[in-house]
Amino acid sequence: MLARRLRAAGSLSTMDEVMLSRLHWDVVDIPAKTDFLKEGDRPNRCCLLIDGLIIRSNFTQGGERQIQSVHIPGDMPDLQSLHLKQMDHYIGTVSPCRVAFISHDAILRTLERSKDLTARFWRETLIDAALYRAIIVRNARLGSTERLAHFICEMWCRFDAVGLTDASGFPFAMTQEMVGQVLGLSIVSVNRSMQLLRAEGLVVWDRGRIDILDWDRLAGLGQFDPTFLHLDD
Amino acid sequence: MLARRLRAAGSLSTMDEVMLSRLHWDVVDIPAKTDFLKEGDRPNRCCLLIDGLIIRSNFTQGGERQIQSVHIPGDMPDLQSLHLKQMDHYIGTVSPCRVAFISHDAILRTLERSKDLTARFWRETLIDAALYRAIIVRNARLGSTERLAHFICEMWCRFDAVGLTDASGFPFAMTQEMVGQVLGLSIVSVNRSMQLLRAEGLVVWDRGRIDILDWDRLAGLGQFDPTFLHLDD
DNA sequence: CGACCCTTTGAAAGGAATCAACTTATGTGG
DNA sequence: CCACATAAGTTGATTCCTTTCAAAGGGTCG
Repeated sequence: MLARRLRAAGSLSTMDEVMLSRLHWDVVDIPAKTDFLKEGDRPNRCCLLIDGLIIRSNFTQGGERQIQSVHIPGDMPDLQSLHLKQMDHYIGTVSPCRVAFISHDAILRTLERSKDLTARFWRETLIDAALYRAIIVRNARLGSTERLAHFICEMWCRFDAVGLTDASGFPFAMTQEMVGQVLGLSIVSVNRSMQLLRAEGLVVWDRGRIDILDWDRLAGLGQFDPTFLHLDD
Repeated sequence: MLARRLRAAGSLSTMDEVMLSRLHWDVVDIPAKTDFLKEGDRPNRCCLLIDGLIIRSNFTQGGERQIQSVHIPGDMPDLQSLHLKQMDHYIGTVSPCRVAFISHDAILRTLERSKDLTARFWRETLIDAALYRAIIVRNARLGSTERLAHFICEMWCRFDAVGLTDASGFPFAMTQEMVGQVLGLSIVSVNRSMQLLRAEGLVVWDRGRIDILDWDRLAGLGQFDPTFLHLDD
């Protein structure tokens, strides 16, 4: 899973493949809606999401949650903890998740022996940052329906990049309330925007699954340009 | 300048200091309001800001600018280009800037010889990402005046961390319109929020200089917690 | 002095939030 | 298998904050 993801930036050397395959992973199942990393924590390991959805979020003093990123299988949502010791946010599951943990020490020992692997792990964190930048623009400058369209396009592309889409759709376990916490919108706005997209024949979102009916118009509406995903440079 | 910044995460070894001091920098002056890196560019060098203010921004299809980050002396605003080949945003000056360029090759050759320096450069990009995350929460969940207060607190802390503050304030060359492009607000809202902060006796912003009169109340209003800056882990 | 840029002000319009139901799924136990 | 409880989605009415529009001050610099 990890090797497949890292190969998105070009093939790995045989030695790097071997080193990755020898890493000791601790596979754990985590129930839905569980924050397993909290603000202030100082973890000594990272996780690789194998199955499920994970969100990164923070709270205002009033207790409102803002989701900063949504992670899909193949992502390492807390890779930044390798060099930023203290967590400044929460990491939690949306749906029941299978997660593989690996110690910081093991990663660091492996990276010491391959500058190419170091570059690829570093690059993964840089792509995370590119997604944040796109989110800042989307949430500040697009209207509610455009934001939702953009978000759905992003999710499609990322699911597609790891082979988790079928002909027209992908599984998507978030609620409308959570999507509101991603986009900085109320649940009512998300609902109405979704109805617009549905009425226009662009998207169907039903029972944990999104199907895209008209990619071109959806991407046009959301001003979606996949460059920021850096799926291939 | 760079060494000072990197030392924020602990002292450097003598060998690392020597390697840094031997890097060849190309020092250039860039006039105000100039985007010297554009979306789609594939730069082969990075820059270190020595003096002035630099912004990272993107545009909607309607031509509205959203500023994603503000960079102050000591920052390397385009360090991500080391491993993300294609620019997905613009980098430009606010005020006249002095910038030192260094080739990717030179950085990579240096980092190959020091895993500690690699970690510190990597960490710089991770802190950038932490700032983006804080911006996502701030711009989505805080009201206009709170956003402005939070932004001013962030700027103060970062200027202070590189020794560019005096007793109560720091130089700040942005216009209200630009701050609006940072916070996702209209210039009118920025102006009115600023008047509120001024009337409350929290901040004075006049002629390219910000002075903070009441840090505690300002930070309280902006729900500002400097943890996300990772100034010391 | 005048042009230009930036700040400030007032009034009106608009989009999203909020509030408060109601409806539809999902799930549990009797 | 149905009764009930709970979670998620839907709807309408109202309120509020921010934007937009338009114009007037204020500084700075050639």
